[in-house]
Amino acid sequence: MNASPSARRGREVRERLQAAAAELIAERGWSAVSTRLLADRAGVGPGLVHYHFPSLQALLSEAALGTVRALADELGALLDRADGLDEGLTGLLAALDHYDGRDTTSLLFSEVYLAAARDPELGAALADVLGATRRRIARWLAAHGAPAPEDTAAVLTAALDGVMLHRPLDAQLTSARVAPVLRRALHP
Amino acid sequence: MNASPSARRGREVRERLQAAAAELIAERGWSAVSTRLLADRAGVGPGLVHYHFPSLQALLSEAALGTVRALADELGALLDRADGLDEGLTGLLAALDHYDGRDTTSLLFSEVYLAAARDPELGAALADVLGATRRRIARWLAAHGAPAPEDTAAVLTAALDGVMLHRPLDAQLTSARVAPVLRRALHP
DNA sequence: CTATGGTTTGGGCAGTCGCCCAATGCGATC
DNA sequence: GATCGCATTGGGCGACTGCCCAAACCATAG
Repeated sequence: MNASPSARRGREVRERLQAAAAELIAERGWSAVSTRLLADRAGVGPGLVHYHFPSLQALLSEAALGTVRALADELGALLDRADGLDEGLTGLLAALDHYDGRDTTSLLFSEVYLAAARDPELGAALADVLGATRRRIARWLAAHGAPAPEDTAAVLTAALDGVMLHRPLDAQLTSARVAPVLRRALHP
Repeated sequence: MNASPSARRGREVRERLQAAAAELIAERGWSAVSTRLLADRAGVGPGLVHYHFPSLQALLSEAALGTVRALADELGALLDRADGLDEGLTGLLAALDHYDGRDTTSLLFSEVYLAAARDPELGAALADVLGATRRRIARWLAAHGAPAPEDTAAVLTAALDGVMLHRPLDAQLTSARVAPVLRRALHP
């Protein structure tokens, strides 16, 4: 049963492990996250990692995908609330201004792209999320008269990830400077 | 002297170690490159790594910076040879089509950005290279009448790195689809 | 011939790695 | 009370980690 006390505690530990994994991937880098470090951060014994997850890689992948899906949904919902092209773009970039490129979320995004380039299974899962997000953005672009919605959505998402990748090197790279440039790409 | 046989052999080994480092950073990821793996790939004894370099991190940083500088120079020179805005952009993207996002160069780029977000010294060095490249592109953009050259150059470089980050997940993300979108961002 | 100086080797140090497993804890069920 | 089943612990396995160093190698200088 889901309501069984021990089962629920188990689910909580699973979630704490995933949260710790997301933090540590960003802090140390994907391949520098160890089982003991992970268990320590989650406040559990080292053996629990391999009780709840078949392998360390599986835990990292699951945690990373969860974080990516959450932010993708959030940004997608943000677009649905926007009325015009420029308003949507501004909102999108303003949301990204909350991340400085050194935070858990930004670094985790870059890390999971890299890991996906080396792990086919993770790559397929991440491609699914990315594809869904791009289609969602493409529909929004098409509804507001942007040219070549599919390609524009693809380049827009890549550009946003690229900005987050560059931001730690240039703190000035904020939405105020980025928006006017991308705005031109969205208009015929 | 530089021409001393042993000194020259030493320089060759240094270069072989750097080449091996660039390969392995891309293959395994920055934090999964070990001294023994490195020495093996370079065909030398494990002790040589710490004879030629003060630390493993120093070797990785030096190797990565070398690769980044080389490609940045190459793309900069390519721009200088281009006549118009569109021709330059097309050439830039065509050059990137030679990389599929899973190759040594593309992956190393993403890895070094991530490493630079965690290592201030590497971050400063990489910011120098990135800054120089952006100024070079900005001058070229300004000479050809593009609006807001500085900001456009910043977004353009970020977008190109973002495309390389996404390419392993979507092999269709080639210059043919990217160029028309970015082209709009370069014109008033 | 014997230094000399830089280059190279291979093993050793203390510590960490992923993963495994017998033992234990503990609430639910009978 | 006993028994069951899932969650949890902590130690152990062999392999690997970054870094160090005594010793050997070898072309040149004296």
